[in-house]
Amino acid sequence: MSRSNLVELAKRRGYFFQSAGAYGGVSGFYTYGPQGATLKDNVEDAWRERFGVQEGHREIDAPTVMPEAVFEASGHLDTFDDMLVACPECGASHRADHLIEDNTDIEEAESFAPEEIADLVAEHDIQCPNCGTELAGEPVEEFNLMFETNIGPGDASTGYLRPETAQGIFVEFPQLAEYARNQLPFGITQIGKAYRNEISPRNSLVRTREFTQAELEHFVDPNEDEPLIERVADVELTLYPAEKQAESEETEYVTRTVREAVDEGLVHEWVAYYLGVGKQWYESIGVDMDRFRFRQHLSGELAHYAADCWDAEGEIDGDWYELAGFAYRSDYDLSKHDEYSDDDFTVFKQYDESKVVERATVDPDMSYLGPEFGGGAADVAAELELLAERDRAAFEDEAVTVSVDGEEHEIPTEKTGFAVEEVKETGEQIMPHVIEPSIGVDRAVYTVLVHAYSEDEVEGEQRTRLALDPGVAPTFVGVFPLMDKDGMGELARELTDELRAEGLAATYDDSGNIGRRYRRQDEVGTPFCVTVDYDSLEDSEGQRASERPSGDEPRGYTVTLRERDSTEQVRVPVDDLPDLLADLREGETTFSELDAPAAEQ
RNA sequence: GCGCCGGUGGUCUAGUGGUAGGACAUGAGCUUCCCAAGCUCAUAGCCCGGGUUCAAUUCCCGGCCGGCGCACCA
Repeated sequence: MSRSNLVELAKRRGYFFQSAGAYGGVSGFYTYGPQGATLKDNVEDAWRERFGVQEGHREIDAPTVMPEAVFEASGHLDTFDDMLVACPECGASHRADHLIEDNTDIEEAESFAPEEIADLVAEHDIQCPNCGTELAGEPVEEFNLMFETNIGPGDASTGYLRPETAQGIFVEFPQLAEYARNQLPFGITQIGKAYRNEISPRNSLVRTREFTQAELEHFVDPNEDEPLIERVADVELTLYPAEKQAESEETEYVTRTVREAVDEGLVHEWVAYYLGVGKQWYESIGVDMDRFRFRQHLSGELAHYAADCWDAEGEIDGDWYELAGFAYRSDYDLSKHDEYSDDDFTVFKQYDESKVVERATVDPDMSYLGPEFGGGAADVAAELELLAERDRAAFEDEAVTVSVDGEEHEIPTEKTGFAVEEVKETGEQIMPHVIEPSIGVDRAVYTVLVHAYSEDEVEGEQRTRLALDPGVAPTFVGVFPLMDKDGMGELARELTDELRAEGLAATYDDSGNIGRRYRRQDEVGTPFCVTVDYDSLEDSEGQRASERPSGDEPRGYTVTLRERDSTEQVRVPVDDLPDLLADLREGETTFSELDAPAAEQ
């Protein structure tokens, strides 16, 4: 298929289009139209159902703006400041700090200011790696991928738009653990916007500057908790392991069930579990499984915190795009926030049986230390405590030596209150590990649209069709009168209201001939259409609008039900319609299973 | 951010130094009309700014936006 055809259809039919077109548009920002917004909602609801409800995880909704300190802890402030220098000759952009590191013995060049980097470029006669032009004198520009803002008036308090929803979960961990009654494992999900000031947004919905993430942070005890593999054990995964990517030009996949992938040690068990869940979910919303795979990150590609990471990828026009990342983040984020903040990011885990352990303790005689060391007494006491834990033997002599700020002090052992005691330990503080399935909602929506799009031929006529899954299609049923006359329009409008009252997304259309209306709905992806025709009219003959049954009373007439993908029709009693359609939407029945006789034209 | 190409109704597109034509779509009406039929009428457009010129949608410069390639993608 051609991507531009889909983009054109998306704009015309209200799926998505570039924002602020009246002012020339902004790169990397899109507005979902009425169809698209509903499709996106449906995809998100399906995600909630699968990753939240079915897994027993709970959802939160954190702010999109967070104070600077959060991103200092998470590491985003450092890693988001890229220093770029452009070659005046060939136009290539390079990471200036990397050039310094590659051409000098300076390490961690990232920690220098841009001006210093520019000076270093000049000092070391660094040239463009692409064409060899001297880069001395070229400006070094800092490019931060986070959107910065001020919190409150003035610029005293810097905030950033979150570059991932995950930090909103990590930073609230102490409160969330409390909610979970401090019991591991537990999972927290969040669906929300994230922002990255991308250098070059591309490919419509694929790389934007504002996008929606659906993330799950599953907190587990790394030593004890295991996934319930049997729930997804038989799900077949198309895997593209790192070694296969490295070893040959040919793309070679490994097909394994979740169970096999774990048993063979191919995929970390927790990651494998969510690959299984992820595959089921992508399939359920209509992603083509022949154009879907899981690719393992190469070792150089792995984020510093990740022990293992697999991306879900979808194929569009021959290219593979990242749809989701399934990462084992270990305790990286929690330990960072534990370190940077005042709160405790651990969970107390009680032992099955409490242990009695020997512990060396001190109880320093402060009436001695105080006069002896003045203001430094507290530091000396703290140092004694550390020493006792580290080295009991140090307390065997008459005096103990500790060093505070490089200065050595000698304290009589009898003044330290050193003792070895038996202490009962009932449990320990555990820093949970995190498994993170992180789904790009917009990319999922886009992939669903691309994979659903087709141009077929029906009876010699070209037909554009969006074969959206009934479970996510934004408009579920179109209701038409064969013609808007002789009362058919009235019946159809009443029927539309009734279907809506049943919670079905129904649209009414009487414009143009019937064939045109079918094609219109094919193009927007409406899976079913209902037509009120002369037979319907005949069935309800003699009943004036005021005399016709209303509410729960049977109406008694029949209509045709037409399926988008096959263009087949069946005749069904109108009173059965709401239940029938609901079953079709939930996938509890299929159109071909309907045994009503086919309507003849 | 760099390079190449491009920007005309909602969509696709023709064309021009003297402000524009088509197709599809849309709306109203006619046609007893089950898979984009026909007829009539209607709505609607030259990305923005500057320059050259009597006159710019058209030529020049810059910007914005898009496509592709490079770089970037914690």
